[in-house]
Amino acid sequence: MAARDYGQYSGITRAMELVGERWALLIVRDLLVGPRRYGELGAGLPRIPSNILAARLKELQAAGIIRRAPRSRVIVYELTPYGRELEPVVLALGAWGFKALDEPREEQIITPDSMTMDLRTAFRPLVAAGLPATAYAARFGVAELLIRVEGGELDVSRGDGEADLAFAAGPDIRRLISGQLAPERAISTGVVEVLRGRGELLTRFASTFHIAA
Amino acid sequence: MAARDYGQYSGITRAMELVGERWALLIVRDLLVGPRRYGELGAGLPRIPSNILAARLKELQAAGIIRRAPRSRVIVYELTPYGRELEPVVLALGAWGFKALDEPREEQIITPDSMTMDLRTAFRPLVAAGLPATAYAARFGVAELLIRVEGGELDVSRGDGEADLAFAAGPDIRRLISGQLAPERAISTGVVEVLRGRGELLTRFASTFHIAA
DNA sequence: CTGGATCCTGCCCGATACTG
DNA sequence: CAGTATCGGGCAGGATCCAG
Repeated sequence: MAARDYGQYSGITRAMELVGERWALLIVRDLLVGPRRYGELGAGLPRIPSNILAARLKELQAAGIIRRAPRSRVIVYELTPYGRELEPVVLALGAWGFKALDEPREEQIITPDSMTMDLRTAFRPLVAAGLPATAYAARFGVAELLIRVEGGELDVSRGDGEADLAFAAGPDIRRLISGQLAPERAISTGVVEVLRGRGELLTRFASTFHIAA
Repeated sequence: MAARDYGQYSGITRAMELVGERWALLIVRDLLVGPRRYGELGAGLPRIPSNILAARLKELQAAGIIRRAPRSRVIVYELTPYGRELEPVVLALGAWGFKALDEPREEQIITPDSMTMDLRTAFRPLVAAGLPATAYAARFGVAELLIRVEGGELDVSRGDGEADLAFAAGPDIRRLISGQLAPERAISTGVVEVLRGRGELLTRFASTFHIAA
């Protein structure tokens, strides 16, 4: 399990030894959404080699970050309490990296779990607390998410459902979240396509989910 | 400069592409303390191959995270504003990794910059704001630091100086910071050796710098 | 079919030597 | 002091194979 060490005795080097190798933090990110099976993890991490996934899972397990849990005849991987403490790290990295996003490359996809964590990154609880409960059904590429905001709490689940506003959007949704694109213009330019419900609720969405550029 | 990408369009994957490679975040960590020359960075990162350091510096520069700055005939590397925004990430990683520290391995060292960032990680501004201004001169291995706390602000600089308390400590200092070791016992067991000043100020130090286990 | 393990290939990392 | 050049080894990456 021991990744090559950095020859230094410090908190950050220790962290890098535990989760610093390629793919490790992305596995943690997906597990922050919920327990996942081996195949689900592989599907959520495009083109991760199967042996690398297996190796990372073993290392993360040996480090006490994740554990294997039998769930009714199938095995799922889930975070330990210590692994769950990585959430601030993942959110901070996500917020920082979000600002460096530009046009997506051809092969880049959006997965439900990655989008869920991006939404958690951009979520502003204090703003949300002052708004009425709202449910959004959003489709980003192939990822369909049901987003419920209520009383400063955020809940994101996969799939469709009853919502005050249903919309589909491409990667340019990031410009809405960063404030570079006004909600009305997002709709009029086709960046966001309203499928059902009240389109003006997109303004509420944009104030609830925001990362300053 | 493009690190191998992850085939995914999300904030976290973007961050991993920019600073996810080995050594990158440690370079950022040291530059968070202050601008550093090439040789200083190499000295602060034990056993980093010279070519890897050169490659990382170029990549970080291309990503807009650091810049080369000529300073009176010598070249130093410093963070750009965007690079400085990585501070929350580094602190979060440091706090998380700190809890996983155990006994140091033989070859592990403590550098002034790594210790400075560890102290920043453990610093509790709210607690410090309620305490009188205090200066500590601390020696951790070969790293000598002058730690000044005043009005909820922390300032760490290299070298010795006038201080209310001067002490030397080994890696077991982490047990003081995590609260597993009482200040009096730290002194009586020799984990912390008081060199000058009032030993009872170590209690104040322990309440100012704390990471819960 | 899911959950892996086992090859091979190639590239990046690591160590050292070398240069302006 | 600030890098570049070179080379060997070890992970990463992709495909294939095996077990329940």
